[in-house]
Order: sequence, then C-alpha cells, then structure tokens
Amino acid sequence: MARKVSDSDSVRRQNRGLVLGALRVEGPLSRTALASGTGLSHASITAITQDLVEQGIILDLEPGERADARGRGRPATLVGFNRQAGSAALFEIDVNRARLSLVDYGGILVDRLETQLTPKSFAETPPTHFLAERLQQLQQRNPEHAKIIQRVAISVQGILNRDGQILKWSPVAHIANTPFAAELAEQFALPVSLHKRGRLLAEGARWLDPALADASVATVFVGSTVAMGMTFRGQILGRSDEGATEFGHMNHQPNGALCRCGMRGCVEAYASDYGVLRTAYSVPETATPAPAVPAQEYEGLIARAEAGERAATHAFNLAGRAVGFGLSRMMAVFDPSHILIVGPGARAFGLMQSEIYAALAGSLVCRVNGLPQLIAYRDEREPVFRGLLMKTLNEIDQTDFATRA
Amino acid sequence: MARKVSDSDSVRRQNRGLVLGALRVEGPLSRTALASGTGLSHASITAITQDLVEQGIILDLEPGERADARGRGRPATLVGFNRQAGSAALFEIDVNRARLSLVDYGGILVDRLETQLTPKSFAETPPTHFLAERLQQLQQRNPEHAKIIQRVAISVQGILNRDGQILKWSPVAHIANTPFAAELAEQFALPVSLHKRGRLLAEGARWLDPALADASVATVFVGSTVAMGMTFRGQILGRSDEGATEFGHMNHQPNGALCRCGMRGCVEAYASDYGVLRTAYSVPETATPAPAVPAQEYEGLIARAEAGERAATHAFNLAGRAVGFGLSRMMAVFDPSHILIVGPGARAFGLMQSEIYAALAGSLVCRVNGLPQLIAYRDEREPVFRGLLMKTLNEIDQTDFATRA
DNA sequence: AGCATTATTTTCACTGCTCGAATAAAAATG
DNA sequence: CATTTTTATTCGAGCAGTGAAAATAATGCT
Repeated sequence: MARKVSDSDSVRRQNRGLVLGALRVEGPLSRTALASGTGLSHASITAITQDLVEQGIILDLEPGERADARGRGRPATLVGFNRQAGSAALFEIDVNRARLSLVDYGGILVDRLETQLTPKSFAETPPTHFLAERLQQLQQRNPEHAKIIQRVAISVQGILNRDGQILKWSPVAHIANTPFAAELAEQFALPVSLHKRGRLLAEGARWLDPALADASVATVFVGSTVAMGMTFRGQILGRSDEGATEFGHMNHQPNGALCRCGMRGCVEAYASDYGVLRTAYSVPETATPAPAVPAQEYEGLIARAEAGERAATHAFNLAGRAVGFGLSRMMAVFDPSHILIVGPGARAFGLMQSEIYAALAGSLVCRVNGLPQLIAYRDEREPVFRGLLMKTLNEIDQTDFATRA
Repeated sequence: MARKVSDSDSVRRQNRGLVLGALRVEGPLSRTALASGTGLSHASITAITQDLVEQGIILDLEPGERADARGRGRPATLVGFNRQAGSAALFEIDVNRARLSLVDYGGILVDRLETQLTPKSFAETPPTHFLAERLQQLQQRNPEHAKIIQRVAISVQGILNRDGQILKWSPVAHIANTPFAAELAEQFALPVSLHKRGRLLAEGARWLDPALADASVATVFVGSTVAMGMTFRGQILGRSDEGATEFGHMNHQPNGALCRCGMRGCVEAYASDYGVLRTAYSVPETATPAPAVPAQEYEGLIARAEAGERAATHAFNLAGRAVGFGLSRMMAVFDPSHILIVGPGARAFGLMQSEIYAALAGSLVCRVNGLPQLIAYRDEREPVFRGLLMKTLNEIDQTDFATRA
C-alpha cells in the first residue's frame, strides 16, 4: 500500500515527467503541442519548459533544425532533448556475445563495443572485471560523454533474485550468483540495473510498433532459448522485474525432454533450436543439449522442413505443440490481445503455426475470448536494444530529471 | 500511458484517499495517528478531516466509544467512518446459492438475503430479474439504507469480457452472455461491478491475514471448481479485472479428462471434487462430470483416503499432480512468495501435498528461487465476502469520497 | 487548589503549483 | 502597412501542503 503523500513538489514532478514523456514518445514538439499532448495549460508548459531549459535538460531547436511546414501565424519553436544532458551505458549480454553501447540523452548511439563470448569467457574473466574493463575502454574513447553517464543498464537472460540485482540462474555460463551489478555500481559510482531480455523485447516491441503501444502483448522469443515478456495495456507489468517470465522453462511434458537448464520437459527443450535439432535427428530426448547451434544449421532445417522432409516437419510440429500449450497455459493466467513471435524461430512460424493454433483452440480462454492475434516478427536484436534504450532513458527522464532539485 | 495531469485537486484527492485508506485498514484513529500513518503534516490532517467531517463522511467518536488507554496530555479524539455516509449491496453468486448482503459504510452487515440455486434457476427467472427482485426486497426491508446505496458489487465465477461487464462463460447455468450488470445499473441507477470470485479470494486473504498484506500471494480455491486469484506485493494486479485467472481451466493434460467447461484435460477436471470422485470410482475420464457433488460424499472420500484406501489416495494423488503442475506452470509467468490453498479441498491438502511439491520441485523457478510457502486454509466463504466487502468500500472511499466536490 | 507538564489539535504566515485571461510576439496576407 | 492568425509569456487568483506557534485539555506534583 506504499502510496505516498502528494504535495506541490510531486505535482511538479508528475507534470515534468509528463512533458519529458511526451517528448520521448513524439520527438521534438512545440510548446502548444506539448500543452495539448499532456493536457497541461499553456501557462504551465511555459513554466515547466523554462525550468527544464534553464537546467539544460531540454533546449529550443534552431529554426533550421525543424521541418518547416509553415503557414500563417507565429512559427512554433520546437523543444527537444539536450543530447548533452546525460548519457547511458547499455550492455547486452547474450550466450555468445556481449555488446556495450553508449547512447546520449537524445537516444543517439555514440559508440559501441562488441565482444564474442564463449562458455569459458566468464570463467577466465570474472563478469565484474569483464564489464568494468569494457566500460572503462568506452569511457576513455569518449571522455566528454564519460562524465555525464548516469546509468548502466544490462540486458541479461535468466532468473533474477527478488531485488533484481543478482542473476540466480542463467544460460550464460559462469555469470549466475556473481554480484556484478552491485560491484559495478560501486566501482563506477553509478546506478546499475539488470533487465531480463524477454522483458525488454516486450518493451521494444511497444516502441517499434505504435499499434502495440497500448495493447496487452506477450512477446515470445524463439531461438537458442525460448523466452517471453509481457506488457499490460501498454504498461510493463509490475514496477521492476515482473513482466518478465520464465516461459521457456515452463513445464510442457512431465519428465520430458532434457533442457539446458537441467530440468526435464521445459518448453525450450522442444522449441528452441537445439530442441528442434535433437528431435529432427532422432537424438534421444535425454541426451545433453548441444551447447550452441550454428545459425545455418537451424536455417537448413527450416529449409528441409519447408521442402516437406518428414523428420524436420515433425520436429517443428513438436516445437509448435510445446509453444502452443505453453501459450495456452500462460493464457489461463494472463491473456494478451496480441502475441508476437520473434527471433530466429519466427522464420519457422509457418511450420509451427498449425500446432500452436490447435493447442490454443483447446483452451477455454481462447474458446471464449477468441484466439489472440499471433504475429511473427523477424529480427529480435533491435527490439532488445531499443527496449533497453527506451527503458533506460525513460528511467532517467522520470527519476533523475522529473525531480526538480 | 494514460498518466494524468496533476493539480491541486488531485493532490487533495490523493491525500484524502490516504486518510480514508488508513481508517479503512486501521479502524478509528486520532488525528495524530493519521498524521504519522499517512505521512501528512498535522496541519493538513486538520484541514482534511475538517472537510470530511463537514461532508458527513467521517465523524468524531464520542469519548465513551474509545478504549481508554489514557495517560498525561490532552486526550485524543478518534475519528471513524460515518456509517450512514453510504452503503453497498453485495451479491455472491455461486453454483448452488446466491447471497445478497447490505453493508453500511463502516463495513457492518445490515441485512442479508440467501437463496438456493439450481441449474434451472436462471432459466426460469432471467438473471436481471432475479437480482433486481432481491435487491428490491432488501431495499424495502431497509428503507433508510436504500436511499444511500452507492454501489452494487457482484461476485461471480467464470470468464468476463474485456470491459468486465458481461460473463462470457460461467459454471453457473444460464447466466453467461446476459447483460445483467448493465441492466441492473440502469434499473437502479447505480454503478454495478462484477468481480471474479478467485480474485476476491486473493483480496480477502490479504485483509484476513495482515502478514499477507504486502506479499505476492496466489490464492487457489479447490472445491467444486478450481480457481485462483493473485496479489502482487499487496496490490491486486492490474486495475480492473486482472489478477483473476482461469487457473482451473489451465490445460494439464493434452486431450485429458473431460472438464465441466467442455474442454479436455483442465486442472479442474482432475482436482475438483467431481474430478477426484470420478477418478476414485474409476469412471472413465471422458464421462460427463457430475453436476454437483454433495459435501459429505467428498468428505467421505477424504476420510477413506486418509484411512489408506488405494483408489481414494490415487485420486487425490492425481488431483495433487494436476494442481502441482498447474502451479509450476503458473510460476513460470508469475511467481508469488506465498500460495494459499482454500476451499473444501484445503482439507485434503495433506493427501495432495507430496504430489504438489514433487511437481513444483521439477520447475526451474522453484529450484532457483526455492519453493513458495504453501498454506492450506479452510473456509473460503468469509474471504470471498470480506474481499468483496473491502474491495467495494475501498472503491467508494477512493472514487466517491476522495474526490472533494 | 494551583501551577507545571505533557500530548493533541488548530491557527497562521509562507511557498509552490496550476489555471484562465490578457498581453506580447512573430509571421503571412491583402 | 494594417489585419489576421498562430504561438508563447505574463499576471493575478485560488488552492494545496508545511513548519512553527498557539490553543486546548487532561494529568501530576506541591
């Protein structure tokens, strides 16, 4: 029930947040547009933007910088983010690569560092070291930005502990149970936050497709893992960590196929790339999963299935069945209006779709509410980055800059 | 994204809500206690309570009415709800009975009407008629309260449509797809809201056990149906309808036992009273479920299982397995710190528990985060009523009375 | 009985916020 | 060059909340 007292300070914070939020969503706007967009009066917009400009958070765009669709009347002066107001360091840690991006407050990519990872990477270099080293390198290459970094945000895969600061389990080797977030935070004296990849996907999808901005969406990643994030009427569920799920490790078949996580019968064990491959090649379900599947091998299998080869189509059928029942079960708890399938598996959507629909059709929620809209969407990298970016900038907006002092 | 502009009005609303909320949770309080409880200054509390007293929403308790733990200093004057400030009509509609309660703004039960239901009840009398008739009767018996009824709230089972105004499916016969909420609202010119029983259970549990007030809790009802409601760190998920789930109709076994809902393999088909009975008597899984199971028959089966009879223990094992896998799957999407088992099935918890724990142990989330705390709790009637009561009064507090004008 | 002590409330002066209306500013139009 | 149109700022009013001081109402001590 932790509702807080409201006073004139919180009023200003709220309304400043509204203004920054509008700019974040719409891009540069005139003060009039801000007034109608936020619902605030012109007088308030004047006061608030004046404050924000004085504090160097936003600035008036020069007439040259705006697309001139002029007509009668005094021309509008657009305000936009001051790109030098701050910046953020964004890590994306995957099973086989790590990426660090430096972005400015306007959301523009300033610099980027990319590293291949192997299962031994974090055994040889402890995660904290690894990340600190790269962050330092980036800071040295961009000394002027280094001073204004306000946040470090890290996209990870796996299960976080309750306070969201430690990975308790992860498919990335040797990274779980190390307090790298806290250590980085101390070393650089910056707030460091961890975000589940699945959740960022959901956030990113929202930003990439405006039609999804206010809908309840489940975004399912199918590839080397299976993961899911959810948004609820445009809001990411829960404040911090919720909205991320362990969909990939939801049980599909009691005592079923062996999963990378060590459990049996997870959705992932059937629907991820290694699961599909294992089925296609009639490797026993209990065989240890391949550590990594080359992209072309997975692509090849898709091609064979599309050509009608039995073993391959069967493997994708099983995968679709696992995803379908997983979704059907998820929908007993939370039913979104849209389901997005992203990642390499989205290519194979055609091969899985009949089994997915069949499983969904067998659930009461779907029979009553109708099937949700299923959309396959390529390329999951950009949504993750974009989700991480927008989530972090929005956090800066609302936490650091909406507060006046 | 529908964040609203904040102004001095919303500040007052928020803080009035805080005051009313504190009184709702703690009971009558002194102004000093209100100040420390809400975090508002004494000056503001004085202003706000003065307003509320003038509007007849709260009143000063006479010195006699308070437990005197006196010491030095000016004695505190407690303020409490003015019971005449409003009232609410609460319907609980179950498969075999309907109950209508009239409560005053202080949460005190004023009058109650109870009716047995049969599968034909709503075929003979349309739901709107049925409810309107009883509400009228109650109004006639309590003319002075009738004038101040502010809300009608109805506890139902089944699936609601998106705007939460119509049951799209329900185990209660002939009630689905009738717009009784809207019709009642029009006929009595009052707001009428529908609430899923499972969700009210979760809300009620929160009020009944203060330890659960701020925890994330899943409340599972096991009895003639299987249902679940959730709270998230004390907040019911989502604003309106979410937080209620179709847990009972989550698929457990593809193409499995026939459920009352017409689907196959739902958790309910194994774990509800009829499911257990069907298994115990070796009736084929595909046999049509019994329409109702007498309480003593279910109790008898529990006794036989506790005595060690094979068929009976086997039936409860299957039930536990269905509940366990259901929970394990739910936890991939949402993982609560506590799980409450309530309803008649809570009696049989001992018989199901080993299978439940076994299923949970096989899930990644539980292996990593540890098993959630499972608590069996008798008597589900009071939590539902209490949940409906508190939910509705809280709604009146925050919607009708927090707004000043 | 009378006065100091203590705890609870109220009063008051002050600051900050939003708002509507009026005013100023900057361009196009005829 | 005056008029029209659109954008932005200024100003006074109204309402919140706050801290400090004052008022209130009981107990305890001499």
